[in-house]
Amino acid sequence: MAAGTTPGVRRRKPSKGDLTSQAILDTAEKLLAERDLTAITIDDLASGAGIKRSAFYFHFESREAVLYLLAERVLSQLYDAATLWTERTEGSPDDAVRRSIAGNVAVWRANGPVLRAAVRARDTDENMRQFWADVARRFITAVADRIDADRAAGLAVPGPPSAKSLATVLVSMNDEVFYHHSRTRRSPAADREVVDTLTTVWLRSIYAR
Amino acid sequence: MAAGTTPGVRRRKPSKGDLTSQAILDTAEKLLAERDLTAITIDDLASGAGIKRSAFYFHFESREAVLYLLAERVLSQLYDAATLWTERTEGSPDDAVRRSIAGNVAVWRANGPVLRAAVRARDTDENMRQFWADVARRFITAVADRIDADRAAGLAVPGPPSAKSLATVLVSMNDEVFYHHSRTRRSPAADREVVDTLTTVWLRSIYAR
DNA sequence: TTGATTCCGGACACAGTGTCGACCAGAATC
DNA sequence: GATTCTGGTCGACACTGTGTCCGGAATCAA
Repeated sequence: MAAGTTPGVRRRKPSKGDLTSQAILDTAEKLLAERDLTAITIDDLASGAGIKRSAFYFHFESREAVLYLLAERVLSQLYDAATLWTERTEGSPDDAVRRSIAGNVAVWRANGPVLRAAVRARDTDENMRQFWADVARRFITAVADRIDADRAAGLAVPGPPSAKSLATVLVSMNDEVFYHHSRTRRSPAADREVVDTLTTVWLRSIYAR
Repeated sequence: MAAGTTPGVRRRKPSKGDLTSQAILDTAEKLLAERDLTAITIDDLASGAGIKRSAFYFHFESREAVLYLLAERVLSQLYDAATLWTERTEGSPDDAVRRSIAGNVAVWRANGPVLRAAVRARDTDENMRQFWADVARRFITAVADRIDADRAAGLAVPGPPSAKSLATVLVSMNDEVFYHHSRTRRSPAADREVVDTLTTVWLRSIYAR
């Protein structure tokens, strides 16, 4: 997206510092496509942005901070995709679930390296841990609410298992499958099969379809 | 298990080196219970075993090599648990699936730190990657075979999705759930709920139960 | 133009890794 | 009992990467 195109918003032209910060972000995204975050040194990031290593610390306090910014942007897209189902107001669940899952697969395809790095950083970085815990919580409660609503409406089979518990394992399944699938060679056929399979499991588990 | 108790097997008494190797293994297992593998230095392992850092390299070539040995032992237990279902010969699937899942939860409970570290090391260590790819492949084909057999017998609902694809997502779900669940505070009630929920999803997905 | 920020680089101290050769104790051999 | 041999250990070294501190250059606002 080009800068300054949003109508009615006057923004100062990016300062030199903004430019290098962005250059660092770009370098990080590029390098993440080829290797793990832990295998990327501060110097890789700095020299990729045309500055010395010590100057990096003026812009970010760690590699993880860079990743954090990168990940935040992608995450809103994930929410949007999920919302297709959790906030559905009409129509059968089937298509909504499928579209929501397909949307997630698309986002993972487009941003695999960043998302995978962010997931892995969970294990070493406390902020990232919190970040994902939050994400998971939001997803799970949204799904659980949806299940409860559909159970109340007689659409979904009643518990046990509790909506929360069911939501937890289904969301976990998706996360893991998306993660691994995003590492495989691009293939529309494979994408379709993954979406089909996950959709089937969701529908059978929630609606006994 | 105490050494030298197996009847009829004469084994040389452990040499000094065997003892230190074992001490390193023990130290690693102990430390993994409190922090990540990457946060454990070679010196931590060495001094925990009562030797200097440089002597560590006589026994192992890396931290990962230590973990590798630790993980291999635990893995056979995982296989045993899974076998309860995949090689079932009689009776209804329900109990077999449940027992198999419960067995896995138990193994993860008992060896969480080692298993989690081994999973995480997948991202940085090529051997570990291969190791888990192998494990996953074996699990998935075993499950897929079972599904195919039950479909042929008219017990399971026919595809699509293909048995392999279905097996992949279900095994992924279990892995992810086991991983996270093993980090939570021990609780028989929570264990039961996880087992129940996973069992439900498996049975509904495969048998439309 | 000047003064204040903003941004950058050189230098330092430090932590961890991996390797090398010297060495030492105890078992095996003469 | 003296010897060799081998398994195991250690100290020292070179190297990579991190984080900080401070002086100074570039940039921007007035």
